[in-house]
Amino acid sequence: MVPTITDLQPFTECQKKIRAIDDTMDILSGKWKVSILARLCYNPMRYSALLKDINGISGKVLSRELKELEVNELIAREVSPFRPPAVTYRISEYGLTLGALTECLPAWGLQHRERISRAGKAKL
Amino acid sequence: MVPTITDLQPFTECQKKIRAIDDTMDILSGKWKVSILARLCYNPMRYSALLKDINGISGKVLSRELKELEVNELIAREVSPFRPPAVTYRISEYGLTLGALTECLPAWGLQHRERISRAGKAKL
DNA sequence: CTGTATCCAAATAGATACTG
DNA sequence: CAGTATCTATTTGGATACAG
Repeated sequence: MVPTITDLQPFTECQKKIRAIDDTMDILSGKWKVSILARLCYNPMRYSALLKDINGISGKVLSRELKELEVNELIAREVSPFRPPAVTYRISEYGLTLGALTECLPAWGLQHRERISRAGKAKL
Repeated sequence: MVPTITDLQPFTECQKKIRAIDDTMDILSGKWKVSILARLCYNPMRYSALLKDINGISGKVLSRELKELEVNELIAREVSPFRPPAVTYRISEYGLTLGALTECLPAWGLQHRERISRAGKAKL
């Protein structure tokens, strides 16, 4: 059911929800963050591997987004002390709490892609 | 458990997931889209109400994001034929299928805000 | 290998004025 | 009221070179 004007719910509840959504989106803001997280959910990756794997990202942007994810403790950065240096990024325990998101985002995307291809209406 | 290098899963599964995530993020890309959708989940709103309610958005950006959401059939636009014109935006049936997302985004944001305030580590 | 610094190009956003 | 057009300011991104 699509809500009507009369379905209006308490303002404060909506406001709290909006703020919480903004909090989440702030942390995930950046074109590639969710994509990086999803990859790291599968397995740890080196900087160079991410750079090669993520189509279209530049080194500058990759290192910035990785740093932001690390500051928020969603991923962990591990440096090997040998030469040449090897840096591995892996999802953190806390990053795994985003699991519900990294499940429902692709779930919706899949059904949307099917819907589009059935309808042939929009470009994807 | 944080995965280790040895937990590597089949490449194709990961790739499919990444693509599906990108599909979803493409449609939700734009600083305010999720916020707009969440509001409309509560009740339909007029253009001017959204403009006043969403802190920091400009008219140009609002109308563009609304148009993109409409093209993807996530919201519906309703024009009253009277003067002065009144345009109401409401969530569509299809937009409601994003419900899982508009639930888990704020859920994570809430617990994150609590975590931050406990730790006092990062700024929110 | 893993970044950072610099420079420049492109995309995005805000303000204002204006139209139907 | 609900936008659009235009201009300008700011942000963002890529490429290259270079450092540790």
